[in-house]
Amino acid sequence: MSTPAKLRIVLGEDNCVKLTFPAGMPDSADILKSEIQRQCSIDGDFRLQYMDEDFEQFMNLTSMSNIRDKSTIKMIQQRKQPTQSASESPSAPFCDASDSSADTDIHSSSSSEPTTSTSSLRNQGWPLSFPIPAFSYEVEMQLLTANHKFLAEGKHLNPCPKLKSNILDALASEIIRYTAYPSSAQLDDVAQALISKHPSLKEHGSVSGYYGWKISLKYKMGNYRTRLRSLGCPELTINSMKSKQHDKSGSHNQVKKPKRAEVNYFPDYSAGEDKESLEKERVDLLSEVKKRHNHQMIKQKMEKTFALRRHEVIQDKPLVAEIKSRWPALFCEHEVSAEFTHALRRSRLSRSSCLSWIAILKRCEEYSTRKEALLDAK
DNA sequence: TAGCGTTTCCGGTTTACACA
DNA sequence: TGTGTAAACCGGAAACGCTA
Repeated sequence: MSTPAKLRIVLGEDNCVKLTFPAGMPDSADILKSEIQRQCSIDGDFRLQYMDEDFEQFMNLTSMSNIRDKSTIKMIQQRKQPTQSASESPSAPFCDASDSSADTDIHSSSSSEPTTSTSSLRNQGWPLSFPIPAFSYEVEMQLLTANHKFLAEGKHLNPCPKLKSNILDALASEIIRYTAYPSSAQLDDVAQALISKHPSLKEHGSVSGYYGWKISLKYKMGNYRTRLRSLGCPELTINSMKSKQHDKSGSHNQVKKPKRAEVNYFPDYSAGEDKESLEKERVDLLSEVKKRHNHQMIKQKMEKTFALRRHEVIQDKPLVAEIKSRWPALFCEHEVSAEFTHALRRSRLSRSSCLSWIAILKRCEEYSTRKEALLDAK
């Protein structure tokens, strides 16, 4: 009788399960796949990757000899293919079914078509496995040759500046779909995915094999942000020094990326949302706010529409009265507390300090209301 | 909670290269 | 040879993380 086997299945970020196979490890990758599909109730097509012990990276699973009991398997859901298949695309002549650009991790947002809104071009969560895009025909051709050479002779490719520039450009365009400010770990992901897909690009003399790519990507994203800023990308323009010159308060170095609860915080719309859908939520909120004991629903909708409010406040600079009429829920006690707590936490104050400040604000509001009433009476 | 070292971001500058 | 473009680099300030 076979020994029972266990596998750790990574379904997405912060989402993994343990699967047990009482009759032992499945005989083939296909059987394993259908078993995962059955036990995890997965819809749609997906492929599997295993953690390779030599490279300490996830590799495509083609044979059961790659895994053993207690191995970690990652599930990559296949994205719907566009109308024009990768193989038909003139710019991607060497794409095959395993092309990661056609994949998305299960936790990534849906494959909704991009709209003309700038925010909706960048509405996806960071993928667990970064999809390296298909490069131009000539770049793919050079990489294909170099990869063959690398596999046959172990010879690394030393990309010429033009080739490197093309690669960085394509990667920057892909990164910007997820974030304009990739973290160090995210740049690691991209560089790692790059040398994983194109092993000939692995660097000599660096421990990870991609450190130089990571640094180049960092520079590239900085320059790319400058370029997008000059093209009028709202988030980047808001954060730039030029838009802050009006206050004439300081040197040109007094710039930073604003965080939540700070004046110029300018978040993107969340995945799958755009201005129209959030405006609809706002209208719903107007009726929800009239209902009694409805804090939970209001809180949920206010959180959902946060980005829309920030866009309105920063871009349109409305009067307080306008904000009050469009967002009455913002002025109810629970929401004031929530927003104010965010603001005070940015100042690194303790919870008790936050609560004290909220109490003071409430007193101020009461005083203000009484004063208005007195003035009305007069 | 303060202090200190590190990281990140910005605009500007330098450098290298392609092209007319 | 001049010009344009992109990569790489710089200095300064804010943010962040760690530690005592």
